[in-house]
Amino acid sequence: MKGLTELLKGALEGIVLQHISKGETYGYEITNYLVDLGFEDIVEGTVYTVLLRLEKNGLIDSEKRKSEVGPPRKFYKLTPAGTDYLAEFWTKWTFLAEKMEQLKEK
Amino acid sequence: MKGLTELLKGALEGIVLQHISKGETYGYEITNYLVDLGFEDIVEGTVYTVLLRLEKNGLIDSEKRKSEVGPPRKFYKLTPAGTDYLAEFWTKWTFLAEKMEQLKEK
DNA sequence: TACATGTATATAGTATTACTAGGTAGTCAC
DNA sequence: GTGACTACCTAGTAATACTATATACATGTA
Repeated sequence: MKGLTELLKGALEGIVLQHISKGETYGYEITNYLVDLGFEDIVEGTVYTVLLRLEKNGLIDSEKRKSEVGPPRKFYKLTPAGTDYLAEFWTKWTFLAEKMEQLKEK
Repeated sequence: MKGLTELLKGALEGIVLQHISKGETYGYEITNYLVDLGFEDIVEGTVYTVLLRLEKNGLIDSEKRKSEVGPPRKFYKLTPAGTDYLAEFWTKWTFLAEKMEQLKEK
């Protein structure tokens, strides 16, 4: 789906953190994952800015590893702070989603 | 709930449009409504910027009416374009909310 | 060799949006 | 006439996702 840019603000970092929490992964894979999920507008540049910001904020750690099919990959995993942050994210998201559901039904 | 600023981007205009779609209303009332809903960080200035933007974009119309308890109120209602836009908004929101639910459960 | 394709990361600049922090003004109770 | 509540407005800021582009490794192929 297209035209989700504004709705993704704030949500995208939660999506990325959640995906990383399920297993170490890297930007290029995350981008493909998101596009496959249906977020058509998401391109590599968007994902890299999110990853660099999350790392700068101490929510994820990275480790560079060689690849046999291209340049080295930077694998990310959550830090303890990132795990806490992700839990808070879901609290906020759930709050918003429930309010939205109430509004939608009225 | 606090700290929802980023998640509200894109969602707030939908919330406001949905509320207006249920009956003509004005900024001050909308602000109180949102705070009562639990959006603690939302203040009048935020709502007015949303309303002025929506009107500028042709999604709502306004009509000034006298009040007996204060300054005149600007009552807003949806335009046909606003009604269409609101329907699109819910399509996008529902798409995102469903994806988020899938991610959350995994 | 040269070139295209796929893999992989990075970043400067832009647009959009919500929030901050004020200002103006009408009505009413004290 | 002062304060509280009602009601609207706006310039500036911060945060975020997107655009556009650059760099570079690996592989197949012309």
